[in-house]
Amino acid sequence: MGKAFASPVRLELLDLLAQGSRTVDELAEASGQSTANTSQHLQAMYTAGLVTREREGTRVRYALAGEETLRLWLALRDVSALRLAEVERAAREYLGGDVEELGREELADRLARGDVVLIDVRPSGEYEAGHIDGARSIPIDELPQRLAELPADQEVVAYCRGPFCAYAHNAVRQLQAAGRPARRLDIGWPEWHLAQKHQEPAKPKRRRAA
Amino acid sequence: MGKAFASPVRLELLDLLAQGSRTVDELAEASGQSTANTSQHLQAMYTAGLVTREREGTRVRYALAGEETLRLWLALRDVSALRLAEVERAAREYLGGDVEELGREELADRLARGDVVLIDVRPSGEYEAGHIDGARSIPIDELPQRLAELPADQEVVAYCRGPFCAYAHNAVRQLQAAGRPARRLDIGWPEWHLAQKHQEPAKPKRRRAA
DNA sequence: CAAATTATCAAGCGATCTATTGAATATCAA
DNA sequence: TTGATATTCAATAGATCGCTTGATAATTTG
Repeated sequence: MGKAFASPVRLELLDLLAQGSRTVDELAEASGQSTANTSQHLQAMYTAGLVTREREGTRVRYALAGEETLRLWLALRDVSALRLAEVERAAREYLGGDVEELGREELADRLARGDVVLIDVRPSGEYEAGHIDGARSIPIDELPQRLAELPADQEVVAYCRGPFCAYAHNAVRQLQAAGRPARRLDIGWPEWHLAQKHQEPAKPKRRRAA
Repeated sequence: MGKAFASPVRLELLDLLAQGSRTVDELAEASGQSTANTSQHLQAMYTAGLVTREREGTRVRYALAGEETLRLWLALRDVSALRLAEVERAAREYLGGDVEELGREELADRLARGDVVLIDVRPSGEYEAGHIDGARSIPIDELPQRLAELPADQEVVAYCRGPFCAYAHNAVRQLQAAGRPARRLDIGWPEWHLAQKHQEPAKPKRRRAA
């Protein structure tokens, strides 16, 4: 399993899978690798127990193997950023200057009060695979054309794949350039998802009448 | 950092360091590797940010780089055991049959009530580097000769390096063979240490009068 | 059944990793 | 300074890894 974390390509695949399951083709496309190479790496991760796979007709869909695996990947990523100055530095440079942020709990409060507009600026496929309750999907590419959709009287909060993804940063900059108050959620969908799961574990599925 | 986890030798070194800091020589001895090889692996982990080092006269002492690093290593170990049947199987075979256990909370209660004898069966150096409050050190090698030290009217609890370390299993078997009630703590010193740290974070160092 | 699509397999070459060996360096003690 | 100890460095050979290429297998569609 340790070896599975030893290749940049595999880490990129893991990071993509953190947003939701994908087929080999989609992963190859998204990571810029050949199909064969992608398949090989996925198989390596499969035998390492990091991902699961399942046939869907002519394609094969891979997914992270459970919540612990996602947690492990995020932990590796965060400890790296914490202990390796060069990772921190690279992240800063890639993301550009800081942008106003808010945390998970504050967002939860604001959502409960309903006085915020939450937008998910990831590609729409990732939104469909799972998103924060109450968010609307506006992929970063479409944001310029869709500014008008956003009510002018509320603050806008944008989120994306995670703290090292540039989408939300870009979105906030665009929104602010357009004169709108906007902030960025300091975590992404996977982190939110994990946190919610653990916060309300006492919510058993209620069985509906048949 | 991912690559640092990709070598069995490095994982063994990490596991040793989880018990406390060590010099290159001690690690080479304990892992059965040459000094040069051990040094190289340690340097790899150093540049990966997993360990810190500090000179002590003619020797160099390495240690895990912070609590997050320990947590990450334990997480990798546990997820491996969880997702890879062969790891589980190997562990079972290595440890032999099950032995009666108790958990962290139960031990904490019993310690508070004072009706249990807790023994640390790791090598004495590891005990000195850090141990559970209230434990006495009886390295597994010395247990046969020192059975008489243990009061006969209390249950004995043994712990060691962790859930994949055989010392505590052996100790419990020896004790039970000698007709004494005994159980094994289901975690080791590193896990206990982390758990305690997080449980009572509201205990600031009180400054003593000079 | 044939064609098309998606994924896996197999072979090969260059790059990287691992452990060994022997030399070099740093620190301490005499 | 010299000698002893502990660690690191440098070079090397063998093993493993990573990506490419082209063929093969599994499934769906016509």
